[in-house]
Amino acid sequence: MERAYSNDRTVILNSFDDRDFTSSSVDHGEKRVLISEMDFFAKKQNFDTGASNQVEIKKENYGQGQELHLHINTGLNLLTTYATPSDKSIVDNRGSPEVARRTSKNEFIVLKAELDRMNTENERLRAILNQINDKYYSLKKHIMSLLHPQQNSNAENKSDDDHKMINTVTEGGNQGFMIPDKIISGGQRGLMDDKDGSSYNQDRSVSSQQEMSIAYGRLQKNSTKETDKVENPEKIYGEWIHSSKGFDHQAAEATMKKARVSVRARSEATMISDGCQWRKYGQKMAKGNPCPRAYYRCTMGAACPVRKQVQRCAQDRSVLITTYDGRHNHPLPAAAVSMASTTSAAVSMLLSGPMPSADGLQNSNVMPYTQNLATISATAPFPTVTLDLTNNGPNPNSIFQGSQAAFLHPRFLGHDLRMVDQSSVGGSQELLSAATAAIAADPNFTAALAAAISSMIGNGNLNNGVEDNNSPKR
DNA sequence: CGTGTTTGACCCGCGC
DNA sequence: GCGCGGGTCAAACACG
Repeated sequence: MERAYSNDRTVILNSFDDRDFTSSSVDHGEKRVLISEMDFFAKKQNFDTGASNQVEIKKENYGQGQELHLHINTGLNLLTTYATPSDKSIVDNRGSPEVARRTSKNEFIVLKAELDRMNTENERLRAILNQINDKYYSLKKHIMSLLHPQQNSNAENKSDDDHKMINTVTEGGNQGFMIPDKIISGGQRGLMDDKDGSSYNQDRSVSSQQEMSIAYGRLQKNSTKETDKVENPEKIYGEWIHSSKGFDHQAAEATMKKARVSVRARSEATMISDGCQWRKYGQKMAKGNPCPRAYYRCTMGAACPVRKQVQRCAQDRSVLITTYDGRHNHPLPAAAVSMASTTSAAVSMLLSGPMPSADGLQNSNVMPYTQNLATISATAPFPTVTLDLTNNGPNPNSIFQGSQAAFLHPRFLGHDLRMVDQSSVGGSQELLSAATAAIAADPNFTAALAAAISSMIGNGNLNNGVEDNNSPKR
């Protein structure tokens, strides 16, 4: 029920009601008009003949150079100020039931136009997703051709499975992070564990080529896991790892195990909540930054080795940098799980998109949506996935930025993303958009995302509850 | 009294 | 070997 006040008269419009006519109440003594429904489209009514009877609804089509113009003759003198009781206006035609009916139809037209607009936007997002998917596919093939030319044919077959990755991205398990197995290595299978106890500290010299191989290893391993259906995926992974040329297996496995996730997000709070419980165990002044660095450890599980560092950016103190390290050895709280589950698509984009460069792994134009969102650095002591969610990324004019307004549509912000997540193909586009929107809109969400990525990168025992052997040295 | 924070001391790796 | 910087420990402290 929508109530519109106009000077000394009250008009009550009953929206979304398609009945022909119900009732009208007119109190002439108080000059109060109560009309349940109005039909602005009654053909017999001939209201004021001014040009203001026409309402133009102009619909932008998100940069595609298309506009939808809807010319709706409301029969209303909408542009005329209703100042005196003697003025002609719609309420003066209170004797007509056609007025109320036209109101409903008018709103129906508007809603239909909105629906059309949403459908168009949906198509646009679908096209973008397909484009991303194709580019991912091409990128993976390119990597395979560079690193594994002798198995191109097999790899190509396997990559077909990965090509379906985005469309099946939401078909993960229902426990822990719902991360696409085909993208994220390890999972509950423990593939990333260095069984011989080797640690990253034994060899930190990981070249970009090795990083590239690592990235390829993730892709290849996951493809292998999915397609071969073997009982011992670790063996498959090992076979592939050891078949690579010039590959530092020890360093690669250790690197994957020790990778970190860093999140840059604007927040005035001392720490962004991510669903986990943290206990502060130290604080230090880091070199080159006047702001102290706080150290936290996860207290949700007994002897959980996960640490995180929180520090404000020296250049922009409104930016909070949170770095996650380690893997949880316990089930994650529902809050973190539910949030992280919605980030599957975004995570897949982040971790499947980067290409190596001279000074690290930087997103290329292959993944335009993540250009200013994620950076993977191999120059740091630990390879670190950095999510820059401050809108100050390296490419402020990226498509992601341009689409951000669209993604921040209320229907996404208020969406139950878990419901979207449970639909596989049909919900992928919306999931993608919704996850992106949530990431862009909510710093807390980003922390959950970071936790998810952190767990995925370093976690070989994500869901099996087995305590890892990567406990602190002391 | 239990839990979390603070803070100086200590450990360790790395570069010179 | 020494100094530096990052990371962690643990006793003291604060708080509900």
